[in-house]
Order: sequence, then C-alpha cells, then structure tokens
Amino acid sequence: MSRTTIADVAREAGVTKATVSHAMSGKRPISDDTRAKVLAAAERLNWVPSQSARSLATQTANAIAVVLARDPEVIANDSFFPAFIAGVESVLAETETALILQVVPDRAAEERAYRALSHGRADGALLLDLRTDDWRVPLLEELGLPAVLVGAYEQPTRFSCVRTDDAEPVREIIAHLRAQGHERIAHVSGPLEYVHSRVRADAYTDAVGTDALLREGDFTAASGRARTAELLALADRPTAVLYSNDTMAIAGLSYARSNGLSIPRDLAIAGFDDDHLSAHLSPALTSVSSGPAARGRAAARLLQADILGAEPRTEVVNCNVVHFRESTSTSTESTNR
Amino acid sequence: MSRTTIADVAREAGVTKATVSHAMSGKRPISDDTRAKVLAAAERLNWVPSQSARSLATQTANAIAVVLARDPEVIANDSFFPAFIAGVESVLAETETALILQVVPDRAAEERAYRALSHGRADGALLLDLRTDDWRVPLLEELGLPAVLVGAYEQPTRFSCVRTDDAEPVREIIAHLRAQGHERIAHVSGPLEYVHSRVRADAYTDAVGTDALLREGDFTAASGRARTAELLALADRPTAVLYSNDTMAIAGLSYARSNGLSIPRDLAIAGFDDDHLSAHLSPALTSVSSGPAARGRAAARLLQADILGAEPRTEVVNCNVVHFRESTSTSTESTNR
DNA sequence: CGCATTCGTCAAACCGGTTAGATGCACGAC
DNA sequence: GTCGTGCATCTAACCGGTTTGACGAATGCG
Repeated sequence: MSRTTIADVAREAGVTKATVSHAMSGKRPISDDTRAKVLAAAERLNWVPSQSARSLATQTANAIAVVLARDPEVIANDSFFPAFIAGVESVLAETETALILQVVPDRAAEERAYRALSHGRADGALLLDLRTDDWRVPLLEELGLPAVLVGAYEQPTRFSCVRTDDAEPVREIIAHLRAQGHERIAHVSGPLEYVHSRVRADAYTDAVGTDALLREGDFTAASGRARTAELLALADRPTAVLYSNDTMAIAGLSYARSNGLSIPRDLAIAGFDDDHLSAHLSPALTSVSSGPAARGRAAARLLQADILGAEPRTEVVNCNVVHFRESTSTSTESTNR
Repeated sequence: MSRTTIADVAREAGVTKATVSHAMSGKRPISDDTRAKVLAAAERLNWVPSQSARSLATQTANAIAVVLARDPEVIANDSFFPAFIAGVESVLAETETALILQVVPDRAAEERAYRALSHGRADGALLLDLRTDDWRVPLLEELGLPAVLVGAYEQPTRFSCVRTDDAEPVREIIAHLRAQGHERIAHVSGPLEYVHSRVRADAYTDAVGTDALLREGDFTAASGRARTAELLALADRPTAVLYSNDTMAIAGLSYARSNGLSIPRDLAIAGFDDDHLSAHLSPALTSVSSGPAARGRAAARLLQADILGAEPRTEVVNCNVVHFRESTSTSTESTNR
C-alpha cells in the first residue's frame, strides 16, 4: 500500500522533487510547459502531498484545535457548542483547514495536549470556557501557539479575543422580571471559575443587590434540578429563577412543575444560550441568544489572521438578544420566536 | 522560538537520539539508569515529541477523522451529532487520540480530504450519513484507510459497522398511530440518498402500504415546514406525520399550529433522534432515541481495534427506544420522559 | 563576439522523529 | 586465554515534503 509521493510525481513528469514542489507552490518561477507536465503527472497519479511531511518541513499543520476539559456529557447537552463549531467550520471549509477536537480528562493531559499541538499538529487554538487567570494563556504564549480567546478575559494578553457582553442581557432580564413584580429573583450560575459564569453572576448580584439567592451549578441537568430544589425549599422561596444555560433551566422547570408549581404563574424561569428548541417548549423558554455561530466565525477568522501574522485585536461580537417568551410573562400571550 | 527536539534531549542526557527514542517507546532494551537519565532530561526540557515528525516516520497520526459534507447549519441544529461526538471523544480521551473534524463543501473537496487524511493525518475515519453504494467505501478501501461505517450499509465491505435497526421503531410508531385510529399517516423523510433515510422511508411505505404521503425533506427546519405545508394542503390531508428528525417535526408542528390545528387532536406528530429537549416541548414530542453516545463509543472502539489490526466486525448497537409522548397520544396524559 | 544577467531546473540539506544494522563491551563457557 | 553470546548503545538511513545555493542555457547589451 505504498502511497504515491512527490518522488513518483517527479519521475512521472521527468523532473526533480524540487521542481514539483515549486510548480505546486509557485515559490519559484517554473516554465509553463514544465508546470503543465507536473500538474498532469500529479493528476494522473492522484497525488496528494503528505500532510505530515509538509508540516514537518514547514512547521505548519493546516489545522486549528479546540481542547475541551469538559465532561463529554456536558458537550452532548450543550446548545452553544455545536453551533459554535458549525460557525468555525464554515470559515475553515473555505481553506480546507481541519479542526482538531480533543477532549481531555484532567489538567495534566490538557497541558500535554497543547504542547503536542504546538509541535506541528495545529497552527493555532481556540480557547473556550475561560477561567479567571487562565493558566492556558501564559502556556500558549510561552509555546508561541497562536490563539483566540472566546469570551470575556480580563488580564492583558497578546491574543485576539471574541468578546460578548454577558452582563447586559442579565440586567435586561432582571429588569423585565422586576417590572412584572418579582422581588425574589434567584440565579443558578455555571461554575464560577469560568469568566462568563462569573460575569453573569456578578451582573445578577449587582442588579438584585445581594447574592443570597445565587447558587452555583455546573451546566448539567442534574445540577439545575438540585439547585432548584434547594431554592424552592427556602422559607422565602424565589418567584423567578435565571439559569446560566437552557439545560439547567429546563431541568429546574420540570422539577418545579413536578412539585405542583405552575410556570410562569408561580415561578418565572429564564435560561441562557437559547437552544434551538427553547422557543418551542411549554411554556416557551425565555433565553438569551448569544449568536454562537457568529462567534465561531469571528473566532476562526481572527485565528487565521493571527496565524498569518496579523496584529491581535479584540472583536466584540454582540449578538446577544434576549428572547422574552412565555416562561417569564404574566400574560398568557407569548412572543414566540 | 526553537522548540526542544529529541536531539536536545539526547544531548542533555548524554546519549543519542536513538537511545532516547528507545527509552521512550521501549522497543529495545535500555538499561534502567540510562532510561532514568533520559526521562529526567525530557522532563527538564518539557519535551513533547513532534507529532508531524513521528507520523512521517511511522505513518500513524494518533488521530481519527470525521469528514462531513453537510451544511454547517444542519450540524448546528442536529441532535444526533453532538451526542455522537461526545461518545466518540469519551473513548478517544483514554488514549489521547485527537479527533479531526472536517466540513467540506463538495464532493471533490471531500475526496481530497480523505486522500490527505490517509497521508499520515489520520489513522482512520468514521463514516456517517451513508448513501446507498457510497463512493467513499471503495475510496477508503483503495486508500487503505481503516474506517467504521456508522449506520446501515447494504453492500459487502471489509469495514466494521455500527448498525441500528431503524425500521423497527418506524413500525412501532405506525402501529401506535394506527391503534389510535389514524389512517392517513404521512412521513417526511431525510434525503433519500442516505441509507438511514431510505430504510425509514421503506419501513414506512411497507407499513402503510403506499408512498402517497411520503415527502422528502433535508433535515432542516425550513424543509420540515415546507413539506408539512404541502401535506396539509392536500384534499385528504394526513392526520399524523412522522418526521425523520426532531427539527423538522418541530417546524412542522409550529406550522400546523399557526394554521389553527391542535396537536395532537387534529394532527399527531412524531420525530426521530430524540433531541434532549424534546421531552419538554409542548406538547412533548414523541421521538426515537437512537442512543447516539453509545453508537459513538462503539464506533470509536471498533475503529481503534481496526487500526490495531483486529478483524472487522459488525456491531449492532440497538439502543433504539421509542418515547411515546403527548404529540401522538389522544389522551391528555403524557408519558413524559 | 564576449560577458553579464536572468530564468528554469537540479542537487542536496533539512525538518524531527523511528528503526535496521553495526559495534563495543561484559560475561560465561571451553 | 579465546571465543561466542547477548545486551546496551551508536551510526546512519529513511519517512516525504520544502528550501537554499549552484549551475547550465538563453537572453540582452555593448
């Protein structure tokens, strides 16, 4: 099963490897008829240059990477992720760049993964789920691996960022709930080590004036259910809950219902990230669409620019739109969609 | 930014490159204290072997690939895909194998992608969305690239398969609808070039005895809406529709409703692939869970086995479970979950 | 007509690993 | 003391591209 190599093409075309290489890349002038011979030979033999040989020689990989330290279960139930990836791919497809997706169990493996990536496996990385003082940022700086930070990041950095303003939609939702007479508004956040969870939680605390009804979840349905149970068991139970993603919101909604509460009459519920089905739930779920596909596209573009040597820059992709739906409205009418 | 190479480690440890290589791989006996010196040096220098150099030398990539010819939009709204990937990753994570995800716009690009993959970029591929007489199967056989076929495939092949029986749940749903008195049952399929779409459509046609109410969709919400509109415009409009995925089902449901139909009273609706939110819709959507994560795990395991030289085999992962919910029940009660 | 210049191609080194074959050394058997 | 034997290590070739310096031929110019 010997694959055809550049040497085969060279022999077939009656030239040397170097000429084939130059004919393909155009980095040296090649006469038109030689180039034609080379192209014909390559075509005839179905030659595709070996990616590993090329990346060894050029130190580029034609691929970018996303390393995730999340539990696979969270990935499966997350609405942000697939849409984000779809956005990334829509940009990468244009240049036939591959996306390397690696899920790692722990920090040691994650660090190894980045080191391996920087050794010719990937030309750059997208960093998701940023933590405050994220250790990955200095690591990638040290490795010299281009990267784009997706989400808020507060430290100064040489990397490009794709930001969104996560605080604003939280304020909007709280204001909306307040306007409807809600006074005890709770928040089930994501893990607070994540910057975006923290930003949302802080915006929440600022808006309601206390963190008494703030509970930390982990984006899973199980945690949504558990935190909701805790909140509803309080003597002064909340009349509205804002969750940091739709999966937790729906788990909370189910739990509240199974305990005899009517949504939104007894408990108003809002989510985050606007799963594509959330508009069709019963009641339709108020949620914040964060434009995951647009963010994916922006991140991929910035990364490609960075790899080509462009100056890093921060792009604010503010696609955040709050969709107010039945789950937070006192009237029966919904603003479906 | 010169990365540390095996030569640096060799110098640091006072041995040659070959010794370092053997010490790491264990392919030749190395004395204990030499090995210790090498490991210490590698640790000290934070050495990670270059993946491209290694894969050039060994013709292995430590990565497997999934190439998708779908529109990014379909990926974003598909419930099968993220869960499947999560299942795959949960297996790959154990061996620090990377997943290469490549979305291609057309067939030429897809073929190039597979050829490039077989040149040291990936050790194997998972084939999704199989078509009847899929051209990719002979191509990968020719390239000698190990692969696992996910879904039904009828031709004989040397590749392992992960099968599910897509016909059985269709029969179950039709029987269920029949038992409720439905006589005009329609089906909105996926593109019929896909084997799984075809199998479902055939099972449907067999069960109802005609394909008069069969319409071909493409898994997008837009097509679900359009095909539903066509069906409802018929003189003898159907009283029940089975869709080949949940996205189309929900689009159809919304359309029917906005035309004044009540679900399930005027129109019963069932989906496929059981999105994680489908149980929470209004009405809760009857759907078929195909165990995407389990299938992903099985596919990844079979591929890893194949790469290591195991005999190809077909594994039937029959996780298909029909969840009958409100959208197909005449009574108000639901079997939620 | 001779020389400089440009153009197109070639030969060889290099990227960073792996691996087959050669070599040196210690040890045991005779 | 000599010779085989086996173990540990080294040397060097190789994987398949890219890239640089060299070189021969064609061209331009005085």
